[in-house]
Amino acid sequence: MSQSLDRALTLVAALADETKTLDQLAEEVGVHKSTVLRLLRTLESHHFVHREGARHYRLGSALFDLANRSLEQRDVRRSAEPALAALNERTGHTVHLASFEDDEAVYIDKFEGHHSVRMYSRVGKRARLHCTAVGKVLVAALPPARREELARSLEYPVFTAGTIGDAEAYLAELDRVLACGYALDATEHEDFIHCIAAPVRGARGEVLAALSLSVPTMLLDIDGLLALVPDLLAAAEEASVRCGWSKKEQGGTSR
Amino acid sequence: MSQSLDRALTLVAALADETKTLDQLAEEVGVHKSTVLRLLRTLESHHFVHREGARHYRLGSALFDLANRSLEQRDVRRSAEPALAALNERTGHTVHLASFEDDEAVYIDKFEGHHSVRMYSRVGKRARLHCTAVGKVLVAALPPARREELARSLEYPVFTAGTIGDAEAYLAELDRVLACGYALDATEHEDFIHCIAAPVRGARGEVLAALSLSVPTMLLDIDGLLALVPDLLAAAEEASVRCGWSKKEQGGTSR
DNA sequence: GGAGTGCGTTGCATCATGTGCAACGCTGAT
DNA sequence: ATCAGCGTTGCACATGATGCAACGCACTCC
Repeated sequence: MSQSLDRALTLVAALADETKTLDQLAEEVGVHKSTVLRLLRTLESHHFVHREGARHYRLGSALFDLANRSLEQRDVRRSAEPALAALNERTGHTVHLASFEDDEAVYIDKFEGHHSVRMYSRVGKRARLHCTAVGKVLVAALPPARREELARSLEYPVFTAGTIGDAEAYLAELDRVLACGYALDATEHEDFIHCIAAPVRGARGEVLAALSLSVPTMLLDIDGLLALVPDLLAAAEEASVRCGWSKKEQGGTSR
Repeated sequence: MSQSLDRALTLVAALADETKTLDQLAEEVGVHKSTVLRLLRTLESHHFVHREGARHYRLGSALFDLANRSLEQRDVRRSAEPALAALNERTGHTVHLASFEDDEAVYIDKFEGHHSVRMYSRVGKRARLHCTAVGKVLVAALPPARREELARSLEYPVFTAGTIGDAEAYLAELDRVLACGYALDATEHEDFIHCIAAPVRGARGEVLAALSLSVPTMLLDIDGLLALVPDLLAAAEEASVRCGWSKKEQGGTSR
């Protein structure tokens, strides 16, 4: 809608991967370099980009500042944090908190596992919906109509032998998730990692986020992972309580 | 330089603290609401802001994504991480890594202390130059002329009884920092926290960042804190080595 | 050491784009 | 049923963003 802003945001995105020069940016975005220069100057004045030496631009400190201020403002994150920390402490494995936004799952918090083999991820990263435990939990929580619509509109890239490849299988899996109260990703995204996830609920029982535990297969086989489900559910419940959820009633499947 | 972009970035900043409605934003930035709406739409299409319900906007996931991708791209941060983690593990106290950017110190990494009394800070937060240990280390590392010019242009708000209040005292303190190889913040910013910091150097001996240890006074008195200096320096050296620094020669004060 | 190359920077003329306005319509409250 | 609050749309205007071409600085290659 706004051309200059659109271009500026594209510039910022282009700088995310590595520092670039003015000419590189101009070519990449397809805009005259004098225009790029002016946009960069404005971005720079707001600390969105930072000039490094004479000819390289990188992202600036405003990004970290805004991102973290915004994360702090998220009630789910703040409320769930102690539960994540405790789960991480108790199990020693990587713990994630993810929320559903714009039809995508986004990691909003993370505690690193204590082992040297670590899963690659980061706060802000978007997670696939069809092959991650958090994705399944979040989509399963949608009203049936939305869930089905979304499932049919997804792409199903295959990453491992276990990856779910089509909407039918995915919808069946979601039913299983609802029935069990937790989701499993049995090396469906990466061969050497499997995860379990459970929903964090708010006052009205609605799902606010998904809490997950990610474990390298070389540390724990599938049975070992499933043995952690009670710990996971306890942590998710603790987080839910802190978000205003009250255990009682809440009849039926959900909603 | 670019009006619309400038306004858009101001909008984003306004959303950092709390979610707001269109009208609130329009008034706050002093722009017609239809204009704000268009800017927000563009921001939304890039996931910079996210619409919550019908009438509230919050910052979106692109911020987290960009911020973290950019942090990962910082070589100092990546290289120094193991040293920070080890120092945090060994001492149990809060460890920060800060870099100098646009005449400000910015926290680029943080490991929380293990105790329940914690210092308030976050990655992306900017630290005062005159009353924090990291600030002193980073300013002390500037070439003398720049250092003096900067010291004279600073404001010196007083936060505690120990806060340095003018440029002369600050410059003297910086000399002390250079001589000792580390900086001390003896409750100069907050009454109940004191910190020590040391420089992390790159291949040519230049200061890339400052590494600090922050401890509540109720846990450790000043002597206890100073007893940690060797640990701090060892960690800073380890981080420096990983950044390409080689210990030998490097005669004189610095440079 | 002088010409050449690469890249950031500037002033300017053009008109596309962003802007404010006023009217509309939805939602929720009285 | 009426009203108020707030987001949304279409439109006409001119402001501000754009591309161009020329400039200048730093660094390199012959």
